[in-house]
Amino acid sequence: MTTSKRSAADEAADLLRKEILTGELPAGTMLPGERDLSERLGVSRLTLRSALANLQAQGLIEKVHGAGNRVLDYRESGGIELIAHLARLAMDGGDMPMKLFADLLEFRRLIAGEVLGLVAQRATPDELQGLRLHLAGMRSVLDEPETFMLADLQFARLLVRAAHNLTLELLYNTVQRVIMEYSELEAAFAVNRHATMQTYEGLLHILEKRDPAQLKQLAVAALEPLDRRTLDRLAELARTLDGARTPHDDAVPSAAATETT
Amino acid sequence: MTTSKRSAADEAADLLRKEILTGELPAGTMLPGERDLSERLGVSRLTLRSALANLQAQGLIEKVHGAGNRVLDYRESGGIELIAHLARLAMDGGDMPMKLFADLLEFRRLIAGEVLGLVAQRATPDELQGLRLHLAGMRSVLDEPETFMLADLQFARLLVRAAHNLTLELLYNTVQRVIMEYSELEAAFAVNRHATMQTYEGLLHILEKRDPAQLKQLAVAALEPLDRRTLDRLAELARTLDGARTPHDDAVPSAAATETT
DNA sequence: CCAGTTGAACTGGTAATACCAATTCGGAGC
DNA sequence: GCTCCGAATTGGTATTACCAGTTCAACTGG
Repeated sequence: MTTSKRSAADEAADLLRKEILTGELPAGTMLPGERDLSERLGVSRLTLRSALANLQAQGLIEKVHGAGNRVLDYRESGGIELIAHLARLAMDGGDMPMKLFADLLEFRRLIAGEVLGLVAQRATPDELQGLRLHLAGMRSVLDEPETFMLADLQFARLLVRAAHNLTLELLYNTVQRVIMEYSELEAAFAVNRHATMQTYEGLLHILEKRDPAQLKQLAVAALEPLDRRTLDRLAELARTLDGARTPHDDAVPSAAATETT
Repeated sequence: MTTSKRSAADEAADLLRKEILTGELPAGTMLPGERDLSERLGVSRLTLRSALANLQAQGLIEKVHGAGNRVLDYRESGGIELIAHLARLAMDGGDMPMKLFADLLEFRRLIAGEVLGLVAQRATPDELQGLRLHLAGMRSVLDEPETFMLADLQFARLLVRAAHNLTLELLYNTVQRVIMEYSELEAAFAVNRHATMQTYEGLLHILEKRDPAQLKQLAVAALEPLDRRTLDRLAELARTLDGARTPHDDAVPSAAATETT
């Protein structure tokens, strides 16, 4: 859609990444030479190299000129982008990685708390006003799921920007890409819109008091039920997918799981 | 050193990245075709493509098959890995990006607070014992800068791992790579070792009380002076580099800035 | 017999070329 | 004026050849 996914290089990278993350290629393993490996995977050496560069960028392998490609321990050197791939693998493998999602949501919650604390300290009146206006806009598109979701992301971005910390802003980009990379997850993360609106409006209300210390607690407390709901939805999605995979009875259409009403 | 830096592809990527981050290639710009561009940069199209893949992975450009490569707004789509490059560019440009470093340290401090909070909740007795032992080991190598630094990083890893959140663990990998990518920064971040030891021992002491709420405040408070010292050191390093660049008077040897005693 | 050196046979890195696939855009035809 | 089609341009892939480090075993000199 947005980007031209599913290139040969991407597929090769996915395949190798899978074998690394599942442990079929344990850390320390030396991969076959690029010439051999490219032949086995049925792609040109060039394409294979593109895939390997991808894995290297994610901290999964280490390229040593003259020696070969060594598999690394992703827990020690893997970048945060791997979260999406780990989730994907676990889902394809049959079991929903609830612990993984719980970690991710917890992470988001903690970061959100810190971000809100900074916003309370540093947001300019203009920025606060912008947040208010944006929330009003969101309320007006409550019955348009796609539009609302975009507005939701934009609200988060405005918040992060109001924290005046470039590191946090870039981190937000990274995490957002992780979530949006797979449409299934994206859908699962889009929970009840009315609840989202109420949560945000509550946050903004607290925010305007400009009490960072209290805010962090309240923010985390406010986001907690939202995360809980997301986890429930993911569990539900897991049952649906499981039903679709082993159709012992009439599985509900997968569309039902992505319904966000 | 560890990896085979300074490949043609990396240099091409650096050059383009620089032009993007400095605004010479504003967001929305369509890059010249790969054939043209590769010729201008004096590398083969293949190498150029490798560089472009790199930039794409960092969220700096968007590849559209049949159309071209579009420059994106790094503040909206750039990944957190860019921090290192931004810092590097600003330093090369002559002025030390103190705001950037301040952001990064603030970020680290906030994350550290959250991590410690989780550790206080979830660390097993074994993990706490491991932390104690590791600190003892660190104290025994206080007069070996390189060894101490490695042990320092390992201590941080043990902490993150004891938080039992894979997302945080992977994020730690990402951030660590950012810092280690440039040896100058690495040296600057290695501050006074005795102060580090004291801070860590204080943290562990607090940690064993297992009071998450109180811990976060104390942790941040404990790290704050450490960060302040790091900023001072960076400012010092900035003056040194500046002096070296425009030698209006006898600049102190750069070794003085990287001295970690 | 051992230590040291050298060089072939790996490895990854780069280049040049040709062709396929997707997009764009202008002109032919309606 | 609109639609549609095809040439031109773009990125994607494959093939081939060669360069540059690394390894390791055979060879040489002691």
